[in-house]
Amino acid sequence: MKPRDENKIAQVYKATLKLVKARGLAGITMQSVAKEAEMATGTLYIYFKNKDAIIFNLFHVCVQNSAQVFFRNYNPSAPYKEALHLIWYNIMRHRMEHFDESVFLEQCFHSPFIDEPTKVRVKKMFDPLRELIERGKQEQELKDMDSFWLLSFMMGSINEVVKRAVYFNKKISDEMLEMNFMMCWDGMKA
Amino acid sequence: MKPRDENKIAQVYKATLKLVKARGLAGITMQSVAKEAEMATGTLYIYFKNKDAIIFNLFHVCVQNSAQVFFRNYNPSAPYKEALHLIWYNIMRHRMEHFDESVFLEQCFHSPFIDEPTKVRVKKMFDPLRELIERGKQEQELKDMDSFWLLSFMMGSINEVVKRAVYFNKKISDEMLEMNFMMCWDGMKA
DNA sequence: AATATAAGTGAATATTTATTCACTTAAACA
DNA sequence: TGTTTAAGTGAATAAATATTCACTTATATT
Repeated sequence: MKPRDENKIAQVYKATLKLVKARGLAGITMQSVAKEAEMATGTLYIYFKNKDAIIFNLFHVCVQNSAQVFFRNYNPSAPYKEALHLIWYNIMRHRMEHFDESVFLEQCFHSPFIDEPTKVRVKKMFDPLRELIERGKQEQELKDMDSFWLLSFMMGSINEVVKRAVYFNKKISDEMLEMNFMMCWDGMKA
Repeated sequence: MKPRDENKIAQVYKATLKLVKARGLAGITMQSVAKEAEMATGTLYIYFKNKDAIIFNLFHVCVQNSAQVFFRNYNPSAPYKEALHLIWYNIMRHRMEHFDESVFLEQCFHSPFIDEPTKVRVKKMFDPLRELIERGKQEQELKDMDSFWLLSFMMGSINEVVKRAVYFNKKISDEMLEMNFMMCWDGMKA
């Protein structure tokens, strides 16, 4: 018997991300995914139950990926600013290098494909960052306000900077990356 | 002859915004828009050429609205921090009060409905804010870095804060609003 | 009040898109 | 090398959705 070409799943994901980035969730069809992934439409149904399954599975892969990357090399006993800088940097780099995944996730959150309980479960995966912010408040490194706003502020500045950098094809130098962290830090610090 | 019920256009827009906020651009159908707007599907075609036209026209209405609100009461000769605060506040409030419009615009930017030249033209409408940031750098009120990043930072922090506030149904008090501006300002100031 | 004209309707039709399936191809194993 | 089995194909079919149109309704004009 012929074995499964497990690489096909990756091809489908890659194609889907590319298409969603270019035309949004509203713009993808099974035909276009199959074509982009260089296989027949029927083949999609060997590896995935249906269209929803492609999106649902890819969604979880992307969530998993980012949650993993965010906390890479994270040392909780490092000095506060350093610890926050590492996570900030991890998030920033991940968003830059996998911009298509960010776009896809954002679109999923406003789509009929991902249900409410799933969204809530996903938010929980990023709790460690929430805890780090709590610690910052306790150590009086950060402004004394609900962590909720501090976290939103931090994520917002990262997301938008990446989004605009990609759309306008702006190169961001290491120096400029540091300046961006400084804006974020100055905004959050006590 | 029977005159046009010009209110119908507003009903259609309202219905579309509501549906896109709830289920994303990928989730709307002419049937669902008609039902939500309480009219027959055929009626949609009296007021709009087709589905694309609904989205395209609504897109321009939303862009127009926000560009107008952003600079309401703006006095260019006011002290710098005050001027920036006003615009920051206008944007924040507009996003809060018309969150559905923000979601719709964001989705349009990643969809096959809005073409590239249109996107570029829209960005231009927000040039006055870009100019205010330039002024801030000249007056050495703001950090000395490409305005591009300062603007992205400012918009990002607003967008994400609003997004999360709405999703998590967080009430934001006037005091907390000021704290949020302070984060933004501390991040941007020299 | 009668007429004309365009709005409004929603079932019928056209179009697009998802999914299936009869068939072909390729690898594993005897 | 032949047989078996599942992958792979893409045209055919089903399902969902956009659009039209023959008809009804409302109102402005005479």
